[in-house]
Amino acid sequence: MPNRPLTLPKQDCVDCPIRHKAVCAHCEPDELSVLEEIKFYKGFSAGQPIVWAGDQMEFVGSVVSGVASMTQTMEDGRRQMVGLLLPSDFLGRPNRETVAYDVQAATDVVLCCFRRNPFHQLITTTPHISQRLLEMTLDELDAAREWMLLLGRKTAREKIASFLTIIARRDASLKNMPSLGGPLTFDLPLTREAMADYMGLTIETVSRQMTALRKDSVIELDGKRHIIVPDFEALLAETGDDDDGGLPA
Amino acid sequence: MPNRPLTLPKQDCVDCPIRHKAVCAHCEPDELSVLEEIKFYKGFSAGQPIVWAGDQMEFVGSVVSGVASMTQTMEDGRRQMVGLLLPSDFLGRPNRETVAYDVQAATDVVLCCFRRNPFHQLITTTPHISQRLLEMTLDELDAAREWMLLLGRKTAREKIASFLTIIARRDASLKNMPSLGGPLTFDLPLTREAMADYMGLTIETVSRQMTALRKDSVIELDGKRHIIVPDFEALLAETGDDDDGGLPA
DNA sequence: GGTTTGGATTGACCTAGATCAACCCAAATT
DNA sequence: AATTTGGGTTGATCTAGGTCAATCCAAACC
Repeated sequence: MPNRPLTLPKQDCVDCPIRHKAVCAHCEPDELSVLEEIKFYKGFSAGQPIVWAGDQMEFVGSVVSGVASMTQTMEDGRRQMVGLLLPSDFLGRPNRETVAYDVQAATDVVLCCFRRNPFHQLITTTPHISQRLLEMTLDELDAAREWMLLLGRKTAREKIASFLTIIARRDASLKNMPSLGGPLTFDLPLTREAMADYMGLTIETVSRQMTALRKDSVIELDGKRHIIVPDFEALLAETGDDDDGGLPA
Repeated sequence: MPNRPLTLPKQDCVDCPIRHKAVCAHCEPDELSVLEEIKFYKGFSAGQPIVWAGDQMEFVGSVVSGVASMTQTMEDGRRQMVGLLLPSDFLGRPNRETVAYDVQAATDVVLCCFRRNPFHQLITTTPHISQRLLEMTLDELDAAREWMLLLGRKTAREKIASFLTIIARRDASLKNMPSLGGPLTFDLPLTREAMADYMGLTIETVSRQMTALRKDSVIELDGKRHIIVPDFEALLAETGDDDDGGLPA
């Protein structure tokens, strides 16, 4: 696993997951600058594994740029994605040695990491950070529950539409485009296979429903990855959610 | 919602969710006895709603006895359970005013509650508690991820078998029966409908798969709710999980 | 410039689980 | 004792999405 040399362009500074300046390369350390001493960056290229389920994981960290997926695989090969890590999302459990799921870079990924033990130490002495982590974990739990509704009760078309709105929302918030309503454009960070694993579908069904949405003019496709949504409200109407549904984030 | 008068028998003391003696009726308060002043109990009878999505929720708390479910409902009535609250599970977000899901008592339920604002106050000043809550929330997230695999990739039979092992495990840990291997007996805390909402199935499919498991001697049914598992390993083999899978708890 | 290669699409067909409908059964009601 | 009532079961049929197989297509590689 050859980690690339890493230069972090300024615009890649994201809102720090623990809401602390010291986690970003270009921010000045403040009273918790001890973090600087246990911080390092890791780069992964698209497709590369980040950790395997059962591995020791000697760091925790947050996604600075790129997208990673957490998946669970059954003995016969059936796979289900159980986490999608986008910029500002946190990876790892401070006080657990091994990791429970396979984590893989979906696109090129940059992680801002902290050595696990000192970070855990820090948590126990800094209420600020454990409260922030609790907040983030609760948000993740809410997202997981939306996801469960998608997996358990939505049709294939609704699943695709919901997935697209989730990506669109996160993409927009990354670009600081607060209000979504009109036309809108973004890139899919996942292959059709990864999308299928996200939604509990096959790649064929994903493909068919994508073309169906295209034929019904809900979306336009430019290549395989670039999506144009002429009317976000129209896409929302396909999700099966009541209007304001989904994650606020 | 007529809350019953509440007398809490001693054996119903469960391991406190925040690992703090003051949450149990029969335990002595300790250095954090301030909790006693904001603590109260609530009882709900089977079927009764505890909170509706969107309601103000002025308390947080943990399940002392009984089972409650969290569900999400789509406009057309499709329902998905997204949380199953068993004894020792925690309910509510300290710093969120409204609740995001319908919570309903599946059996008679006793909650040990704390007024939300003072409890939140306490968290911000007591790292002990927020760390414990973080731990619990992370466990809940792991459970949600197992659940996502069940919803997205398992067959109806595997779903039923997995659900039964989850209930069996929790029931056994409640009775302090550490090692599961041989025969085993427990009651289902849910109706067939609630089971269907748990697994993203219809009640008919749940019913059919239960009788299929019975005909294949994986389980025995005594009435509709009482389950006898002659060989727990045989049930595990039906879940699709690799041997040690599922939640450790 | 031809050829791998790997993701993506499309078509034909099949099946697990949904749907619709009848019936069961035990506990509560009168 | 008859009768609701509500959860549960069982059967017949239907269909959304899976499976299998062929083809497409653009980027990477000789």
